[in-house]
Amino acid sequence: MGRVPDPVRYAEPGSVELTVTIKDVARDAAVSIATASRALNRTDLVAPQTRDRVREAAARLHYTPHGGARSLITRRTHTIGVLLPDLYGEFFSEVMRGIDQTAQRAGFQCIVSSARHSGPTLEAALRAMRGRVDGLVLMSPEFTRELSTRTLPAGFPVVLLNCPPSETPHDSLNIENYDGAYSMVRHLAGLGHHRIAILTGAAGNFDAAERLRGYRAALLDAGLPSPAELVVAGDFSEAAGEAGARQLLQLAERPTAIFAANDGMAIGALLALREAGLRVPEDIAIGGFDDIPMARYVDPALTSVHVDISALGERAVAALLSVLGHPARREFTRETAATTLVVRRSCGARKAESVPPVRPSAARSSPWREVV
Amino acid sequence: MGRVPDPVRYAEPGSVELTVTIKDVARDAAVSIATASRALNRTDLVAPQTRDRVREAAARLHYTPHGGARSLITRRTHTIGVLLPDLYGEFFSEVMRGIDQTAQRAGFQCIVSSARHSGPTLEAALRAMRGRVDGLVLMSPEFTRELSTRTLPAGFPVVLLNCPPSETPHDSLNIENYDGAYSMVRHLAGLGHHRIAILTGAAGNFDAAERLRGYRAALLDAGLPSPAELVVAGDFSEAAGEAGARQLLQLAERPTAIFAANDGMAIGALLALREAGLRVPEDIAIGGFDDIPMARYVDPALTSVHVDISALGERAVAALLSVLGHPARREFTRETAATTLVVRRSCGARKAESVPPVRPSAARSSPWREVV
DNA sequence: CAGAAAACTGTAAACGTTTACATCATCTCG
DNA sequence: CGAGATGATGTAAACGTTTACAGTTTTCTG
Repeated sequence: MGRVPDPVRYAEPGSVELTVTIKDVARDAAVSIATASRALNRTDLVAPQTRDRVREAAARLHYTPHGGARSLITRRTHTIGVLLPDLYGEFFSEVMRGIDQTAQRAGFQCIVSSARHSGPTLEAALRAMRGRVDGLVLMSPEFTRELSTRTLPAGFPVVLLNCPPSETPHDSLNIENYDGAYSMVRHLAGLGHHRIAILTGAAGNFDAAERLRGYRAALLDAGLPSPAELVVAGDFSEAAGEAGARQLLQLAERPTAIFAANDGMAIGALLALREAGLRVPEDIAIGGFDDIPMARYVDPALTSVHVDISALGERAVAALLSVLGHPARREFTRETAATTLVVRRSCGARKAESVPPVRPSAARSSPWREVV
Repeated sequence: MGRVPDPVRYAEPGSVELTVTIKDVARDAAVSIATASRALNRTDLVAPQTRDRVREAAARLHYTPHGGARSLITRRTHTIGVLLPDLYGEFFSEVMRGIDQTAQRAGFQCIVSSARHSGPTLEAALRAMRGRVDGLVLMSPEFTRELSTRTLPAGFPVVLLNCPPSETPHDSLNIENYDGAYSMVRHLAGLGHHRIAILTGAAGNFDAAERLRGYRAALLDAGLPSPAELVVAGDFSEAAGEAGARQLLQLAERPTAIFAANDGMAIGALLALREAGLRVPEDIAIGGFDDIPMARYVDPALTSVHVDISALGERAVAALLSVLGHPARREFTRETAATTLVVRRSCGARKAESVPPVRPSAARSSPWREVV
């Protein structure tokens, strides 16, 4: 086990030579490289017997076409770029899973890059991807239109995920943040809570802002006051949830319910409350947002606003692929992922049951609302 | 908001033209493309005044070099391929975070692809990456040597992450699975438990096998029996943990402690026990493995075998980059990531405290053990 | 059997870069 | 003043593919 391998460089028996090009295959099969190429791709243009000869040679030499070279001429990379604001936590991991899965199914690869995309970093990321990707899935709740037109090449296929809406000429995909938050807070109010606090997402974050807006609207509609002290700033991290909950507990009159703008913060809050010796939901109710897989498993199980997270990634890629298929098409779709309130123990509702969405009006069969 | 954008294709004012090549820049600056290239890269070979002219032109035209074309000639893609068995859960997401972060810091991109890598899929993934990546981080607990030599081009830079050890000529990086599991089970035994069950990882998975081995060894050393009924097969998923725990509860004589081979299963088990009305740790103790971030947050907080997960990704990339730097070097390093038992409430130890590792003998300053 | 069509294959250009080499001024120095 | 050095730039080849076009052979048709 601890043996030091032979430091001499050697090609293992039966192992694969590093740089065998189509030229080698052609030579080996005694044909021109054009024929070799054809034999390997458009199989119908070449005599069956040469085709087999070429293929056999390719297999024997372990030939693998050089993707970079190929895409240089075909102008297709079969790769999509994925720009995420972060990679931490279950939310992004789920989105990424949906993205990768869908891309792979369509024979595409993913180049992923995570960064809080302010102007220069975004531009750098884009530069690095030029010529390597056919299109982009860009998730950036801090994205602005100004940024968009300045850095995205016109006509470059991009799907905006969770970006603030703008008139930017791209497809976009958003979560029903406002409605989701609204229904959660309405639910809490319906349970008799009068002091409902919120742990918000980061300032400048679009999702965060929308959820806050939903919270405010629900309070207003329920006739509840909305004192500033009940709005505490967070950043979507567990730590922020922990800290935020602690802060709320120090209030002279503490809230009876907390709406955390995402599950991560809700879980952090749960910990803080537990450490403070408070029982959830008896002493204080908690609701989250996103319904990450872990929400089911924490104790008490977390009431949350369900979002089909991996489907978000799937849809984004699907939209992108559709653009790639019809590059001329210049109508932009705007999809919104519907949310559902899923009631578990943490909010203290008598029985856990799924509540109908805020506006059951539109009897939609799909959870996706298209606004063209 | 719901407005339908103008379907006519138009270049937005100030927006970026799609395909501006170095040729355009050269023409605009009235120089040859060679000079343009030099002006943009090796700035010293060109007169300052032309350099500025070229750069100004490039900026004005929003020129971005075509990565594919560039790497065709330079034979450098500044991209690494990442093959993961899966993307689900915090473990992979953390690894990925470490990978992406380190790669980005070194100016590298990541192409990620997740798949349970049996022979043909692995080969397909590799084919798709040929000519697009400079090297590979391959995480595949089901990897075999046979697969390696047959599909990996000889001399192609690869770092094996969590792969079964073999004489394959590549750097490799593993978790101290055996020791970690051993120390956990020893700890449980030390707390007085005599019937300690294990929820194992998937069959054929190297990490799973090693952890099972550690479990068995610890039981043996503690003089405890190891009845087959206490070994229940899982697959690292929460659902498996849930199901496994239920199965254990049906035993005539139920275990007093459960060691789950990863935190995901431990968390699933927690849920099952809770639903069965059992208290953790009073009625039954639980320990996990990996110490994913969430371990702190569940209730009771999870005793686990700590692994610096994102560091795993970091180290893998670091190793790969070092290979890329010295392609001729043909000694292969084998690193092992040390683990630490972190005691929290779920195991029922009186006070939560960090226990020394199994073999404190080697007073290592770094948690990384190098076996050359 | 001539001619046309079809089937197959080869030649060469193209994709967007980088870079070895050649060229041509301009300078330096004896 | 001329030779050599220096510095700036251009020409062209190369990277590994695909594919338009042209060429050659075979097959078909009347």
